[in-house]
Amino acid sequence: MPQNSRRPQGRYGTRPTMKDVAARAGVGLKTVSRVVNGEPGVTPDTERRVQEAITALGFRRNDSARMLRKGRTASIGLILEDLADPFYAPLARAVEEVAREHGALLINGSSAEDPERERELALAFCARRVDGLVVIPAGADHRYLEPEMAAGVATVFVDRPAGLIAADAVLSDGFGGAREGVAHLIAHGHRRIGFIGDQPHIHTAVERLRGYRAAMAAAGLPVDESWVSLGGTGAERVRAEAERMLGGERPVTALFTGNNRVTVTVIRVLAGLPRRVALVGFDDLELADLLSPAITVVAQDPARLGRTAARLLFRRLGGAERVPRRVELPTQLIVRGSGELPP
Amino acid sequence: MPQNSRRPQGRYGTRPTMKDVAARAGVGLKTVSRVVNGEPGVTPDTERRVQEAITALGFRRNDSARMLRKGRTASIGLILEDLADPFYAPLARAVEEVAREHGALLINGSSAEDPERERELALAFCARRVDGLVVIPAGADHRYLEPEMAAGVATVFVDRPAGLIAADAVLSDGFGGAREGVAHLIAHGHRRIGFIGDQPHIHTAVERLRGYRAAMAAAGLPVDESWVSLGGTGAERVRAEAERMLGGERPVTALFTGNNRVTVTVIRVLAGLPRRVALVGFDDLELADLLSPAITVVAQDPARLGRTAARLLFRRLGGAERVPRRVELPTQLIVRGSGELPP
DNA sequence: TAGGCCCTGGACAACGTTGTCATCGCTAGG
DNA sequence: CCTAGCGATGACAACGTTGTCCAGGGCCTA
Repeated sequence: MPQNSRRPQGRYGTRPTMKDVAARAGVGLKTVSRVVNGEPGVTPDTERRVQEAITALGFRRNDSARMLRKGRTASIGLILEDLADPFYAPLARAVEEVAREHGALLINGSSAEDPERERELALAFCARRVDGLVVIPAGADHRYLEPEMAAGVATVFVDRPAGLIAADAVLSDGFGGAREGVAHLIAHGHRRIGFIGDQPHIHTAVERLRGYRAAMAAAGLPVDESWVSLGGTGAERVRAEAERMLGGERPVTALFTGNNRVTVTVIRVLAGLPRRVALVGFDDLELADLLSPAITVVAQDPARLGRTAARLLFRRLGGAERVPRRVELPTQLIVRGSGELPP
Repeated sequence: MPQNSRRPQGRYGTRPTMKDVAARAGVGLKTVSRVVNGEPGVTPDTERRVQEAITALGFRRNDSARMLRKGRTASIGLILEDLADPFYAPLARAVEEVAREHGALLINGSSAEDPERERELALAFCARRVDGLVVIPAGADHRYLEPEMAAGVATVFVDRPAGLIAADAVLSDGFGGAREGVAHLIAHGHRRIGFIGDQPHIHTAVERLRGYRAAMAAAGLPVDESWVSLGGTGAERVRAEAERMLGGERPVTALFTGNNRVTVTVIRVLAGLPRRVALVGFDDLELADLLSPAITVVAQDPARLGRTAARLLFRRLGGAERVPRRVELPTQLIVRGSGELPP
């Protein structure tokens, strides 16, 4: 289809190009490019003519063409489990903010904790030639990313490390945080402490459980395996497990919950009980301080995780950083009351 | 720079192209394109050879080039105030989900309630030739989008209507919701009810205030202007205003809060008071049911807002929908206790 | 006044892909 | 046995931009 009849004004689907602007302004193509990109070497008068043509035609540079030509897209991809999760949302926002500082846009996708979907998203982002990738992994095998990383896609893993490849990772100290949280319960006299966490193939779940065991061991306390439960964070399962641990002949007197979703469900279970049960949760919650008892938590700083990861990514893009780095951020025990209840 | 020395394997920054794959497989360029896109007309044997070359070289199609050629980018842009806000995060997730169903990726940006930043983001997205735009407006004048929309960028506004242009909008019934919430307080005997809302240039703030006034008027109650406060949702201002309304000679006996952030701050203020003050908030909160008193709210469904907007966008892209539509979704009064406190 | 230099502007190729169209080798029908 | 027709394949242009390079004109200097 010959393009003789290019519409000057925005007919649906047909946009003016630099060629059109050049024709209208009576200058060459490259001169328009110069004006659009603020390059030097254009007289004020010519520039004015070009600007007029641009506004008259409603021209806007086609970044697809620009990206093709320049090889960089000024965009980074973010893959996380669920954009709507109150833990990940601030992380995403922080990544966006750093991207913005570097003039990059953010493309994001939710993996819904499905490795295949993570893979699809990551590869789709790579096909778009994102400059970098921030990944909160759902899968355990990231070898599929090796060719992409070798081709120059800066990749940083957050919250959980990459599987089977060497790559940057920014993590929270789940082990230390959980140990501290459980130690807090022990310090207040608890001996029978339950642990309800996320699925066992998830790195953070395992780390936090390890922290729980370490705290118990350090206090010389035995762990009955019926006190430990890893699995989905759906409300039904968590509720059932909590009720199981709190029932029976020798119920636990305190619970440590492995992430925000588990904590919320357990709070609801405890609210329905006549007696008070001690609780420390991993991840902070909005309004946690206003509940009674106020909820003691081991808090991560999701925004800081995101910020750190994004900065690392851009440093790597800038050419600094050679070997993969592993950054571990501290957690903070926020004492509010729920962990201080007597056994 | 001549490109004689193209590296076959992923040397940093240089990726194989279809041309390389074609050369390696001993076929023509277009045949590779056919295989990559699953087009018919390729013998199984040829296809196998091409596939082998693709994996051997680690080829991945460059979507920048594809987008340039095809004119569609299979991506939509989302502009909201703050990705980390618990109200907007589920909305974003819903938009992403619908985009995914249509094979599109989501680019998003936070305007931080700054009209200029909203504009920059929107135009940057348009330069990338997003197929469509979902906007939660920060500004009051969207005429800058007219050329883009005329050129075919499907645009849907959410939560607040567009300013000075005709465009699709998906809104919650802020007027009706606020009226119902305030009526609930009135039904429980309150006569002196305060209203603390967002800034007066924000459409939702005005609508909700209108609902407040309508409910008061319907009950024949006068409104003392000292009971009404619109402004930033920062904790300091909200706290000061709440304390002002609750102090003095004739304090209000109930408060209606205009959005989730205001509600959270007011809950904190009320928690510090000896007496109980009735409260109904606009927007639901996680854990609102576990506070004492549990918080009665006028709930929107942010995921539904996002889903509705995104679907409308794709319908428009599909060519259906001609004239701008305005969809208004109902709110739901969730009675939990805080609104039932006696005056 | 002539020669050379700098500044502005434009022609052209290239980025990697897809759509169009031509070509080639075969097979089936006449 | 010849040819129309069909399926497989590839050559080529075009998408809209930017980098390279060259041309022309004005100005400064000798």
